[in-house]
Amino acid sequence: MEEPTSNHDSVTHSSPIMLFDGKTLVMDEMDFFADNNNKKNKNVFHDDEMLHQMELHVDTSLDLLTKSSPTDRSIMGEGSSEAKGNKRDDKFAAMLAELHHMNAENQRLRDEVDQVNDKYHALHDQLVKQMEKQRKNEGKKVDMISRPFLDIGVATKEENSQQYSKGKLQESKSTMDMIESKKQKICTNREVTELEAPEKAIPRWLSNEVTTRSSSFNVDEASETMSMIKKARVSVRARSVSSMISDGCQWRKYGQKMAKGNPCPRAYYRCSMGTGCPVRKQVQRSAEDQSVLITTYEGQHSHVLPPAAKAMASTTSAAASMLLSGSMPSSDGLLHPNILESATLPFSHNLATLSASAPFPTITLDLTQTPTNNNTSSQQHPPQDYQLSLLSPLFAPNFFHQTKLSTLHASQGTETASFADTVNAATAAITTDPKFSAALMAAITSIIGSSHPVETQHCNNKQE
DNA sequence: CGATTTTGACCTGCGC
DNA sequence: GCGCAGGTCAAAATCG
Repeated sequence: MEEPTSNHDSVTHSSPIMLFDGKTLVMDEMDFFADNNNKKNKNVFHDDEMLHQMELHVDTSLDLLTKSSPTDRSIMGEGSSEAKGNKRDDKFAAMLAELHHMNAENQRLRDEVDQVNDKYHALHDQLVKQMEKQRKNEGKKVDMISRPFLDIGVATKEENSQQYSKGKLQESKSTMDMIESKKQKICTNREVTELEAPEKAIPRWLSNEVTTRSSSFNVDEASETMSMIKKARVSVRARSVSSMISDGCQWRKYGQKMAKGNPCPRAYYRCSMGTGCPVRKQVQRSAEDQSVLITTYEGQHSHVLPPAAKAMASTTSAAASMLLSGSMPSSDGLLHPNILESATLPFSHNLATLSASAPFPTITLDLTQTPTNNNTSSQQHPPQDYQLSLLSPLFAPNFFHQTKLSTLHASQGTETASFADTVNAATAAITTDPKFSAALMAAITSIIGSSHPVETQHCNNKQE
């Protein structure tokens, strides 16, 4: 998100001819310091204050569309009436004021985005740490089964209070409290649901052996989870004419394949920024719309990332972590009907989808649609993929497992549809968190901005 | 000349 | 077991 530098500069330098108190002023060095100009303007530009004063009186409007009118010629020529000059001055002063206001607003928004990003990263770090901590501490407890699938807030409420009282994450606390309250709601009804279908807790991609394990969580499972995090994928759909979106990382192509059902080849890249970095990505154009570039990231970087890459990396990493955080063997992975209370909440569709048919959990961030267009998502994705409109990736593995189970247990046939509804409802509960959405959107925006054809020259990607 | 891309061969998992 | 498709490897080609 590179900001344009000084608007004054860009405006001023792009206007070779300007009006100064109604007089023509050619903006080059000769005119700038010429004696007659000084006489006309009765100003001596010796310091910044004077320069600023001059700026306030220079009409930088190009007025490109009405240049040839006789009236304007007269203005550009011998000078205009005092009324017209004052009018222009007022107009320009108003525009300048608006410009300053917009700059201030822009700066404020940038600060807010930075703050949200910082909080998001801090929250994510805490989440990972707390997950590890709690799993080690409670590894032997059978009651780990009582952990709800919505395990974003792994820390207890007391822990949250302690952490957030430090003042760094006060805004996040409300979010966590919201999640916590949802957790408790789910917990109260969880037992019944689990009795109905205990095996639903285990997503397919956590391997079938997991289903035979006890609900307790041990170190082996933690390591397995970490390996799954590495395998979790985050896919980004974005419109781009370039062959790759710019994510700030350096990639080395190691393969290309023609995928079935898609005339466009799929390219395979490895991160070449760090030696032995396990991160890989696949780039392929959509078969339905070849202007859409689908980039799938896998793994976590093992090296320091440049600032330009942090947004993407943190987003994909967080998505992958969250993907797994809701699918631990110890978590029941169940979606209780209570969460349907949130089913009508907005902003639950289109921003992200999740392909449950993939061998590994894959969350898709769809940047090709507007957030309000709720119906196109399902149209764009093959229905057989069971792609759900999700921002949170937590639920799809469970959904897939459910769909699989539904084929195994015919008596549960009606559950699939209701489960899909439940998934969407749960998604709505998560996606209405404006802070996570803001952080996600900040990262996504940076990606979109950098993927613009004009800016691809700044891209570090060395593909093609 | 080192880094990167290309591309055919090979490996692996999955469904039949 | 066989075939298919996805993913990876590695030697050759290309690039800067």
